[in-house]
Amino acid sequence: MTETSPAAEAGTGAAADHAYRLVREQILSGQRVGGEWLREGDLADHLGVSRTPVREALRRLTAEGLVRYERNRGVQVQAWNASDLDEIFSLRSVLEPWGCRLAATSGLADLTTLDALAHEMDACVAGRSPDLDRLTELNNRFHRLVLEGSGNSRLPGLIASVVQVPLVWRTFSRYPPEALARSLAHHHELVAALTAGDADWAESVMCSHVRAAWSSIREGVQATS
Amino acid sequence: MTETSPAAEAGTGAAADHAYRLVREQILSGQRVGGEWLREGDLADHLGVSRTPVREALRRLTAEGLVRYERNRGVQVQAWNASDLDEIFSLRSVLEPWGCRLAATSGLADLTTLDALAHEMDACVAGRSPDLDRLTELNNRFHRLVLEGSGNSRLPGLIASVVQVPLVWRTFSRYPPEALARSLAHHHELVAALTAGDADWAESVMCSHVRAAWSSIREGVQATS
DNA sequence: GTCTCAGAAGTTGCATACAATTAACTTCCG
DNA sequence: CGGAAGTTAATTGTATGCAACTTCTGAGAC
Repeated sequence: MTETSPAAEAGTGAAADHAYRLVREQILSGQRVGGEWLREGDLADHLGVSRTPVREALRRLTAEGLVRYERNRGVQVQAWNASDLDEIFSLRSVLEPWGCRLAATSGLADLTTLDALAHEMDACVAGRSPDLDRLTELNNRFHRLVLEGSGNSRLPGLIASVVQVPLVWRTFSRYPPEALARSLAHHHELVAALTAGDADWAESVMCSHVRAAWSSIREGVQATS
Repeated sequence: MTETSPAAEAGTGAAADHAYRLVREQILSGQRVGGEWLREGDLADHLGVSRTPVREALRRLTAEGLVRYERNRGVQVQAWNASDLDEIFSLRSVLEPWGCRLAATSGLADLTTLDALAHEMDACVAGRSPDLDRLTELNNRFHRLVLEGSGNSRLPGLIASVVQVPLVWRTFSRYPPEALARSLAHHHELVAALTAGDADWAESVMCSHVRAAWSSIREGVQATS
């Protein structure tokens, strides 16, 4: 993210951007429960801006599927369930391995940064208090970077549009330790496969990676529901 | 289309919806050239509404990737080229066969309607003056219906979001007659494969279908550029 | 002739006011 | 007591006005 480096000029503009980021963060952090109504007036007051930029933010969130919009009634936070998770991981298990395959032979993958990210993620869980938020952030960057190496400029955004599900954000907290270790190992193996330019290997590792995550999360959801 | 708008739920008010549909149609029909700036004031005057709903429509088109937005500068019609087509068909050739495979065994596919659509498309090109616009419309519905049978509710929208490229709208006009006939035959074969519940067959036919279309369009684009 | 820098024009971003629609409540009738 | 219609409150949709930003133009200096 951090597209249009935001806080550059705090003085003007970016009211809509500000509103967008705040509401998005509230939804992804679970602060806003699924089904909750988001009133334009309340958000505007709380942000100290008018309804106009708030409406813009809500429309953007609607397009991204984080909220549900009903004409003349407003927007409410999208509610997710286990079948949504299945749909998403089902899609990922097709698209990500495919993108990874392309990245293996395109020569576009930023292997240096990928390797660095893999090591940073190791460090995140090395200490006694693992920084899971940072791990999530790094993991997202890792996956996006792989997909950007596919040479298909639409692929990263396409996957990002379905991965933005609240549960996924808190994903690593549900991982059992051995699953976490396996996931981190996958990242390193992925870098190795990409470095070797072995498309089959790369595709295979990513497929394992996604399906392992799917399994871990499914169990985590079942356990808490 | 003009039925109780399916976009009504995901859409906006009446004026905003009107503006959205108009500008979208203008872009997809090629009336608005790629790179052309779309001024809020002009569109508002032309539509007889204020800038507010126009802005909303433009934001929606931005989210769909049909226009490009620059802060404090406005929006301009997205410009497409051959590599965009390659990216799109590359994605389709992965996702659509996969969705088709799922539809073959899910039992959710509306085989009756699919068969009817396939025959309607035949009728479109049977006469001396083929109705290519109607053919395009029916073809879109056919593909969407197949994907809706996959059981993955996100898949149809995901593919729709990348297929919305102007060139694709005028696609059949570039088809040589034999390619057109082959495409229509694919539809019938697809229905047969889905009816048989043969996942491999269905996936394979859809793969052929997409790649044949890719080839036809690539040649058509090369010939005209 | 070219570069720089005011100044003006045009466009977008936001705030406010009003209209339209929806939901809730009260009241009246059976 | 139950139900229905009218009315009121709350919320969204649209219009308008103003401020901020960008771009273009043109005069002046080198």
